[in-house]
Amino acid sequence: MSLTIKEIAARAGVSKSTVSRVISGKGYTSPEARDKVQQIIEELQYKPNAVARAMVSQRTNNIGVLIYRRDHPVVSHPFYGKIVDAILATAAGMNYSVFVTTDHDMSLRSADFMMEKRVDGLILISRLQQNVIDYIKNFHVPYLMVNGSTDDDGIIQIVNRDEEGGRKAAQHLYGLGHRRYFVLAGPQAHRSHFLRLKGFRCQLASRGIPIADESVVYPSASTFEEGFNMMRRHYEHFRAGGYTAVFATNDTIALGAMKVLAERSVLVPEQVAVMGFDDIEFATMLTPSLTTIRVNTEEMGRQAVTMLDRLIRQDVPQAKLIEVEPKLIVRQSTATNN
Amino acid sequence: MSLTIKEIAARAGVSKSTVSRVISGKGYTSPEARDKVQQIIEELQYKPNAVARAMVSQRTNNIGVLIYRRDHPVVSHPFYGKIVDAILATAAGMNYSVFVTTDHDMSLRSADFMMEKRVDGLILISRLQQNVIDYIKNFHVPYLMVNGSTDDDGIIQIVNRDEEGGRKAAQHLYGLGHRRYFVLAGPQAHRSHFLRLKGFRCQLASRGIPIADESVVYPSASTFEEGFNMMRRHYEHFRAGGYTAVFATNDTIALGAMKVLAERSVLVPEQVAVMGFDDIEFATMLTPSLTTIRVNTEEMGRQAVTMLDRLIRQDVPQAKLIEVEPKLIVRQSTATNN
DNA sequence: GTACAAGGTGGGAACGTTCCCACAAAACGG
DNA sequence: CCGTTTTGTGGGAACGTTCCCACCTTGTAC
Repeated sequence: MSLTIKEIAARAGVSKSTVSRVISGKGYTSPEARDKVQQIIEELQYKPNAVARAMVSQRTNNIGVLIYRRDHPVVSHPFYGKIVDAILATAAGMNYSVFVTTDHDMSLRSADFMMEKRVDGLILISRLQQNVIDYIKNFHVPYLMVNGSTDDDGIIQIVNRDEEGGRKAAQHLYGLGHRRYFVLAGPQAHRSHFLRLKGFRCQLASRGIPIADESVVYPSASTFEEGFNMMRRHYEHFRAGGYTAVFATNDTIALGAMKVLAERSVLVPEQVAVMGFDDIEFATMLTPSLTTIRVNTEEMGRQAVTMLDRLIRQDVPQAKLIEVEPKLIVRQSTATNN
Repeated sequence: MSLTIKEIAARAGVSKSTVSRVISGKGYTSPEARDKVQQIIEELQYKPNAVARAMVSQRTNNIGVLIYRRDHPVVSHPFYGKIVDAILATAAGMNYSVFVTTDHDMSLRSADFMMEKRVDGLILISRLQQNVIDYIKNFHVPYLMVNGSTDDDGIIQIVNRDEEGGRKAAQHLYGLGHRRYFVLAGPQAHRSHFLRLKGFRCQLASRGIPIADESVVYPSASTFEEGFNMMRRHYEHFRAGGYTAVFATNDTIALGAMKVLAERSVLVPEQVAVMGFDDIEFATMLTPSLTTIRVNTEEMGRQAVTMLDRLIRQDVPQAKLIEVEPKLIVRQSTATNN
């Protein structure tokens, strides 16, 4: 069917072993044989069959990215999509191809698939159910988790310093003179939302401003709709509370809240300052643009692939936890004068 | 290393042929042998090796998605990401795994990779350079193009009815009573931007309202920044023109324009109505939310995989062009009363 | 009782590589 | 000039499947 090493060998008048040596550059080959073979390969556009290679080397040079999300399509997700992009870019540079799979029904189907395809390693994104993790553990594939959430230590994780980010957000608002804070905190079962809230609270507490429980509401999902709904539901309470700043544990929730404020003609930032977290692309597009804590998704993706590659190559003892530093991005939604 | 059919055979006291028959369900097997083998497979969590299977069947059950974009990370792209999501979902349902690759430098690297991995088929997204297409043609892999732009007929394409969409946009604005239209038209080398503008113009022309050349500006890329810059640059001209409606050939450009309007305190929709095209997720989130023409990305992704599968299975004579219907989505940016 | 189909099984080639090994010729050191 | 290294080559096993084929046992029809 498709061109093989044997065919190349025949045309060059050498054995397949010689062709193999030329391609891999290992072992002895005479310059003449080398040139001849290379010329024919070029001429016929021969591409080595990675399947056959994988067969003998027991390495596919493929990695799998597994994302489970119930509430959102995944690749186009404004935050997770960025991580996937970074993974793709890094992986390509390291000669890995990437299988991307999403599962909405929390089944083991995708994981199964990846095992059958004999990926060299697996990157798990977001909160995987423990049963999926346990399942994956059963096989011998290296894997790690990005922006995950699990009690299972022993799993290598790449995370953002969320608590630190929460503190930065608090410090920024505090520095602008705000003293009454209203918080929309996404699902607390998820590590990042939990820590962002925690950091935010701690920082303010250390300034002598504890945040009362009544000042925090909990959207049940980290989505625009939930941010919108929760802000609407608590709007009267919010209005009455004399709050001058709103912090949401991610940008989409913040956007939902801002939509409600716009609806009620509350001026941002003049009457209320708003901050999000993540720095999704939309944050710059709306008016006022959103002040936020940028998660270094680029770095997270790069680290994920780099670490996974090490695991695959059985390199070095690994750090169990890799943390990347978030960064305050000041935009219009917390501007003071203009 | 990893569990093989041979091992299963040994444990079940049968030959590997029998195990193979049990797994595939083809050929004769006694109930006893079947039960025994199945039980052992279950017990040991044996997963057939897809690499070995591919070796003999000459089918990998993998497909590749190739996206070339110079100006934007790709998977997280608010529009293309949605297409990828739909592809992923459909492919999973048809037992295909999906390699996703992005190339920023227009090289042939990704294409090469996919060929080596022996994907069963290829989905090309957006405008591929002709040299990439020619290169791919050299191999025998089935492929098709989604939302592409090429003069090369003979390529199977899945596209949105962009001209129709342009007409729908025009009709909507016309119906609201607008008569002076300002247009931001993305790169005219790209089929979709070209047709959207064309449809918009034609529809209005048929109503006796030709759009003057001076009413159309051309962002050099279909991005927020370019929309923003072009609107800014032509703002005085725009103001002086008495325009009451703005149409942009995609949402991100429209968003850029709206940002400028917000900056100048021009009220949308009260003073100026704005329409975009695509219906990216963010269109609902900003205030005012954006009226747009929704592209059925879901359907495009599904069609792409379904068609590709047919090509792979050498099914039926194919339609060369599959068009999906866009839909007007009315939101706040063109609302009349409130 | 013979023939022949149906049910059930296992052996082995093939898929396209890599890599080990055997071998041969040339180069080189004493 | 002989042994040993260096350079170069090709054959063949192995990787884990599928699938063809040969074979063996029953059952059944005549």
